[in-house]
This record gives sequence, structure tokens and C-alpha cells, in this order.
Amino acid sequence: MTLRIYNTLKGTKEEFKPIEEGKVKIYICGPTVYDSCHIGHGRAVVVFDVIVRYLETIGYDVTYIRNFTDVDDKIINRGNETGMHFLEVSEKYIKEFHEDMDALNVRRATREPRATEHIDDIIDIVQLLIDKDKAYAVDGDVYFSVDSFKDYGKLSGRNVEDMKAGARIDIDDRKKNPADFALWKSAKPEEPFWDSPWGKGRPGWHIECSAMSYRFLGETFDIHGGGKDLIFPHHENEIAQSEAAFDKEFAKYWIHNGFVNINKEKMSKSLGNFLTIKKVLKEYHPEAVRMFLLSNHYRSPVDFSESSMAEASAALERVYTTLLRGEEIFGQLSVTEETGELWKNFKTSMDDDFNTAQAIGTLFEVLRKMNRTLDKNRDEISDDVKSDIQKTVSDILKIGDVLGLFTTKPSDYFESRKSASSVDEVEVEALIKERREARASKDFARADAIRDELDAMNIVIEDKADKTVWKVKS
RNA sequence: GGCGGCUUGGCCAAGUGGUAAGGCGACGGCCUGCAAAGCCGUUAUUCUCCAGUUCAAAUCUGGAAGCCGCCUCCA
Repeated sequence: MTLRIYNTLKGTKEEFKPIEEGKVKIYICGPTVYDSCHIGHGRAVVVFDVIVRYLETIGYDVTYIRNFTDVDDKIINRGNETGMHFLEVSEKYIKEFHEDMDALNVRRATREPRATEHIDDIIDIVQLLIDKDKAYAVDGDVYFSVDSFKDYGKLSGRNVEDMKAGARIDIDDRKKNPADFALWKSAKPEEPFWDSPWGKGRPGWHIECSAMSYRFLGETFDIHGGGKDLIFPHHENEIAQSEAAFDKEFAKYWIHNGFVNINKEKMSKSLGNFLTIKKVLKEYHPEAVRMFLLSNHYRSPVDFSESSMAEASAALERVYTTLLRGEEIFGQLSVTEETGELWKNFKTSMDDDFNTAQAIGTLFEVLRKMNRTLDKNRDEISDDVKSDIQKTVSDILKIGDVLGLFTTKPSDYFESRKSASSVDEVEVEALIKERREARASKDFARADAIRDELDAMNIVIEDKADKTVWKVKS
């Protein structure tokens, strides 16, 4: 089985072959840290988190770099608005980013470099580009000359002529071509700056990624990724800078995730239709959010709504409900070395361009099968059946390791929902006890009345042979 | 205006040439005092529309309609 990845550069899926056997070097464009993350940022980060986890699971040694853009107009503006130094602004939102992503069970990258830590690297590349006649300095600004790079447009499928016709580019007489973009921007009064051969200034937006990827991954690396909106101009410009500077192919595979939509429209700051991760997590379980984000293929849009979140929550609950039955048998769920059919199917789905949606589909088929087996063997469970169930449980947990799901002990999952809600557990237990007594004396009217009362408290009960369990509705 | 993508059952969603996964919902059944959970069954002869290629198309080609994205900061 081989891993196939959709490569934006080629416009098609192709077999993944790492540059160096057994190793993967991957660079992802992280956020510009000027405000809280919304769920759209969450999707990008979760998608690549899963991709990296999967690459590691199938045996690759992964070097994962995800940067923070910590100097930029928006950050500076934010600092001016709030009276904070721009680095205080970026620090604040980097901290928030980590809080949010930790909550979503996203693992840290191998390194998370910041643009301001690599100003020297940036200046070196800009100078190299000037020396090679690929860039030019004007009044303290430095621009990349798109005409000097014949492949300009190869990632996004555009050409410089079309863009001129588009006329949405600022006309700036100092530029040789309107599509030329800034590598270095001279400092305006009150702006932060660093000294450079071209005077006081700061880096343009794209150059930092060329500098940091070069620093940590070298001239050529395996995978570069980010949101679809970065294809142009950001990634196009990165390619131009890096390939012009080093005369080597920049990144082999380009992976771009689709957006989180609200009412079919892209969630974004400018449209104002965004929901912060913090806000979403107040209402939904973090794993439900991940389940939601992974329920569609990563390149497709995914529509955020109350009903889609309810669906994801229900899906998560269904997995935990089944896992709980496993926990009742084994006491503690565990992963075994041996893998089963489910794991094989999971790998098949993931090998096909990280198809988490399909993977989750097969998971549910297995869930049904496991429940069926459990139902059939309710009274007595043979060792054969037990080992079968154990294998399934193990596969589910392994899949959870890749998707970042099912990390909680099932009984704890349901218990934590109780403590997280506002219900009075003592009161609930008392009502359930009363109901059991009513049922024992065949006073079903009273028993049903109590159940209705509990229902009104958002509690659902299940009568088992020897006990009654209760859950908080999701 | 340029470039790209999407359109699958009531809803969500996989599926890139071999005869429509899965989830939610609905309905019927098993289980239950009744429920809930779980299980079983039913729920798209059909994949926006039109034409074409093919023994065979949701999947390929051409055209139409609708929706969306990028071209300006954006995950």
C-alpha cells in the first residue's frame, strides 16, 4: 500500500515518495498572531496535525515546522490600538493559539519558529536575491522581480499578463512589474524596524517562510501546506523567492486544506462570520469539534452549523457508547500490537489522500458489528469472542491516536459530562432511587413521571438488568 | 474580467470507468412494564441538466444552469 497525496502543484494525486528514505520534512504556514483563532484556523491546524500523526504512524521520521508570523501590519495596528508593543500582541496571541490548540488535542510541531527570530536569515536571502538580480531595492524597499522568474505562477495557475489585466494590483511606479512583491519594507515613522543593508525596515510577508523553511528543512523539502487561500499570492511567492535564491525545487508536495464555511460562505475575519475556538469549545466537546473538522475530506469545504455540530457530537457519543461496553468487559481498554481488519481499512482510506471522512465511515460499520457481537453474547462471552472484541477495540483506539480522538476513558467521558453540566448529581441519584422503588412496586405512573422530570433536566436514563445509568444529553 | 473548485437520498457525506460506504432523521420490528441504548429491516434503479465516448459512466469528453473560492489581509 502506498500513500497518495493530492499535489496542488500538479493538480492531481500522486504517490508520495520522500526525498530521504524514511523521513518527511514538512512546513506549514501558521497564523499571523494578531487576534484569537477561529474555527477555520482550527481546521487547518487539526488537518495537518492528523497528517503528521499519520505519517509518523506509518513509520516516517517527521520533522514538522509550523511558523508564527509575529510582525505584520495587522499586529502593529493592533498594538497601536491597544497601546501594546507589537511583540506583546503577538506573544499574547501565540499563547492563546497554544491554549486553543492544546484544548483541541493538537500536538506541537517539531519547531514553531517566529519571523522576528529570523531577521538575519531573511536579510541574507533578500541580499542573495538582489545579488542574483532577482530583486531590486527602491527607496529602502526591496521587491522581488516576477519577470526574472520564469516559473512564476506555476502553483496557482496564473500568469503575469492575466494579473496585469486584472488591475486589482496597486499601481506603484517604483515597481518594474505591478505584480512584483515586497521582500523588505522600509519603516514608516512609529513602526518597528531592524537595520538592514537597505536601511531600517521589516520583512515582507512571504520571505519569512522561505527563510525559516530553508533554515530548518534546507533548500528542498517534502511537503508544504496551508489553507487554500494561501496558494496565491503567499505560496506562489515563496516558490519564486526560494527557487530563485537556491536554484533548487522548493517543496515537492503542496497540500491545501479547504475552508470552514458558515451558510456556504468562507468563515473569515473580514466577513465577520467567524466563531472563535474558545467560543465553540464552550458549547461542544473538543473531540466533537475534531470529529466535525475531520468528517469531510480535508480539501472540501465543511459547513459549520448547529446541526453539523450536533451530528458530530452524536457520532462521538456513539463511539464512546460502544467503547464503554468494551470497558465493561475488560475493565480497562488497551491497545495490542496485533491489528485487525478495521485498521487495514483505515490505512487504505488514509493512504488515499488522507480521506478521514471515508475512514470514519468504515469505523461506524465496525462499531455496528461490535455491538451486534456484544448483543449476541450478552449472557456469556467466550474467550474467542473476547479476543475478537479486544482486537476491534485496539484498532479503534489506534485510529483515535491518528485522528486525535477517543483519548478519554469511556466511563470518564460520560462522567465528565455530568460534572460539566449544571445538574445536581445527588438530586438525580435520589430521583433514580425513588424511581427504582416505584418500579419495584409496579407504580409505573410514578416511575414515568420521574423519568419525565429527569428528561426536563436534560437527563436520559437507561435501565439495565441490575442498575439504572444516566447520561447528560449531548 | 482571469484562474480554480463544487452540485450524490429528507439532511450531512464517501465514492474518478464495472453497476451507489457511512452518519443523522423517518418508518416497521426485536429487546423493555413503557422507554433509552443496542440490534434487524425499509428509506437514491439513481448521482443538477443536456449531448457524446464506451460492452459498461456518479465517475471520461463537450455544453448549460446554480453555488463557492482565489486574483487585496486571510487557515
